Amino acid sequence: MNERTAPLHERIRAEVETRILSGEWAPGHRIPFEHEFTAQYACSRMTVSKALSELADAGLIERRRKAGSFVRRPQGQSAVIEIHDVASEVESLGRAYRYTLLSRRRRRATAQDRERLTLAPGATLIALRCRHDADGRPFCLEDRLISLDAALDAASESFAADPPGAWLLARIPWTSAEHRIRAESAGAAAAALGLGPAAPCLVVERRTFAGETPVTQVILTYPGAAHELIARFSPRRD
Amino acid sequence: MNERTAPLHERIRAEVETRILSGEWAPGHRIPFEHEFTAQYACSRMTVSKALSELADAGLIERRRKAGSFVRRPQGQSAVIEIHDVASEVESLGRAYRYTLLSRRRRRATAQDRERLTLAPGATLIALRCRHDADGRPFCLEDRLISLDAALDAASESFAADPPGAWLLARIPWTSAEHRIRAESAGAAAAALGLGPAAPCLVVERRTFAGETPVTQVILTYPGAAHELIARFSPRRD
DNA sequence: TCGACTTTAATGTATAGACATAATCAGGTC
DNA sequence: GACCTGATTATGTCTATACATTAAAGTCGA
Repeated sequence: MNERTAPLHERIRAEVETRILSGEWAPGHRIPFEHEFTAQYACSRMTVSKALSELADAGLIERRRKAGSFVRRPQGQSAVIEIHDVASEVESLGRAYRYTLLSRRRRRATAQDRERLTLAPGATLIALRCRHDADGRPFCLEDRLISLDAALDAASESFAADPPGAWLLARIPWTSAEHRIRAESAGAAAAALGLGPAAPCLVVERRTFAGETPVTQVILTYPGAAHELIARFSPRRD
Repeated sequence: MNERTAPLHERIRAEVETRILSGEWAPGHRIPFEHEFTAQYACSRMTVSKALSELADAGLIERRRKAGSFVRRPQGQSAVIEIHDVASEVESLGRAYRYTLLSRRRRRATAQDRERLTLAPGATLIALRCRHDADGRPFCLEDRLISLDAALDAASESFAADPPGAWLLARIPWTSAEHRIRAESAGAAAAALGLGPAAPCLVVERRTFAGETPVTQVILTYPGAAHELIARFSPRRD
């Protein structure tokens, strides 16, 4: 922004970046050597090195000893998609949030449950079904399994007033999760969402693990017209 | 890996990271000051500073002048979703890929185009419509705009044989993109995809930028039954 | 011509010191 | 209490220098 007060390494980085993004320095092009920049900007090599290292971290250039630094050709894409819990999602849209527990059952895992959560036979779990409303209209239907092996406290929690997502997130440490995102007809969820059975829905399925141990699996069904997942991303360095 | 040959700043970074990820230094915890690390590792402040700056860039810690450096709390969940180009997506499913160009037009940006790609009035662009088939059946419908300001070479490219996604990716450097993922009825895309007009579709809309300059916008429509986006992720702070 | 060796040039890591910047803290004043 | 003020101090930036590492380029001999 302010070219006068910005740190020098930042200015160098920005100017090189501009040349690359404008196409002036095309992929494969060898950009000037560090010592050429030190002459141009009348600064030390450390400062230039910092600027170029930042560009290398960002994946815009590749640095090769003895050979120089080269503009990288854009590589594969990968996106960072932010998935907040439903309550804050609704509130950040400036709409009134309401939570309703539709059913809560404790049971031994059925074969179908075990497939959904990769559980051992005989494990016990809590199965929840609840609805999230925005401004009094259905926003999302949640269908969740919680493994009692991983989250024992869930057995004594009614989940009548507060949604299970935030409760789990705050209590159970987890290390990895897997998402599947797809489009489906409302089908069986139609009634609960106030839709026709053919209405398109965005379905987000998430399995969460603590190490190797499955913790919870949730299927979130959003009316297609009402919801969009937004992801921002930049090229990834390898 | 090799603790004996790894650079010192790298070792410091790794050891601090381990303490944070193991929970030994919980979110909010103030990690030692730089001068304490310099004493512990018997190295200069620049080296410690480099290690901690890397952690700050990665979002694991937050550095505050005068106050010190603090472990950040995980902000929200964010998933890394890998979005390959359609051809390799189909091939990695072990299915035969085929590409068909349905239409190609060069025109001045209409009001609607400008909204899709945040273009200046009067800009020229290429509008493409094409279909990707897997095993002879429609897999995805692609509707793309390419700004000629950002990708001049696109004017002389027919895109008759090869899909524009990979072509652009290999040629035009980009710094950020924005995705919107939603469910829609097939509607106008029904005929091209061989579906009924009410069939649910997964729609991925992507806008790609080089700095502030819009490069391309693409709307990919997948038959809901045929496609799923998969994302794996770990807790991230940011 | 081909391989093995040496030179050389560019980046990578690190140091010790300097000054800038900004946020906190302790006083003092109204 | 609320509001300035200045001292303190950790981080931010930068310099000048040194040596390590590595891979391209040159050299030489079989």
